[in-house]
Amino acid sequence: MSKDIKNIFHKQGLKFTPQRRAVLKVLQDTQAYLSINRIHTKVKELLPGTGLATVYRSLETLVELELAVKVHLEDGCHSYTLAPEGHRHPIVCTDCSRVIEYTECPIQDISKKLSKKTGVLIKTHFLQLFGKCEECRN
Amino acid sequence: MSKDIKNIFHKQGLKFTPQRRAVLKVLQDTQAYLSINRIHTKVKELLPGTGLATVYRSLETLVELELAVKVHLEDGCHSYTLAPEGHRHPIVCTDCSRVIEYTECPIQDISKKLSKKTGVLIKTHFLQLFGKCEECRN
DNA sequence: GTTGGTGCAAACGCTTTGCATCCAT
DNA sequence: ATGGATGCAAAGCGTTTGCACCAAC
Repeated sequence: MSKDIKNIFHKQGLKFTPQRRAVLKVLQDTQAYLSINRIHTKVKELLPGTGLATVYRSLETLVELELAVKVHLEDGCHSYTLAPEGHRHPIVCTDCSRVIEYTECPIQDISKKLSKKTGVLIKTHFLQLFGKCEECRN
Repeated sequence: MSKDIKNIFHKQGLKFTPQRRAVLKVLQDTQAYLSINRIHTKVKELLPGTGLATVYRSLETLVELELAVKVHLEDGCHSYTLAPEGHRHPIVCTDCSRVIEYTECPIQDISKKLSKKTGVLIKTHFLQLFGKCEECRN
């Protein structure tokens, strides 16, 4: 499993460094979108001394390798999370930032209809849902 | 019509200045999402000497008055467009940045079902569609 | 006349880059 | 051993802010 990921790096001529490993582990251990600074803080717990620039560069690499995705949250901050498998949409809890991935895509069903109606050939879409998760609802 | 908009400003104790008028006119005259810089360029054509900071401040005001909306395009740039009437979703042409507003919301139909399935009480959502419009398709 | 708005420049915060050093391969 | 990766500090860029002046009301 970790071997597989190692290979993904090596196939691209990239090194599987402790820093990149730490960034990936932080994303894997969290069910939420994390800002760069929160990622940096958590990475430093695993690997003290890691620089902020390295976190930026590691995240960029992870996105290129399609191991992570970058998104814009409502407030405009850039955040990252593990790349979902297949086509999914995130449901973000507005209180705790937890993310629940939603796999049934309602857009695919309607995109042909939409193309006919609007004249635009729909190619991609960006859908995020926001709400309160069970724990935060009380 | 321009009177109505003037009143929206005055009700909030805000002035309807030439600069704000110009920013609004630029948005009204364009069927696309515009970056701050493009807005600034176009505003200066109407009103030379207008500062960039004023464009920022005007756009912020227009968003507060719900006359404009701010969005993130795919590349992460902040862009603005006239506020749509009611609940709509934009379909952005990836070639020419033209925007077609789509009024039927497919999310509302499924949000109750979604809440039951995921345990998250869906409150808002963000949906943007991307594709090629008729003119850019050839 | 009063009060909010503008223009300019400086400040700010997030992100990227240059470079010497380091280390995974 | 060697080329990619890191850490640091400086630079870059979009955005915000402070302040004196100006203009809408």
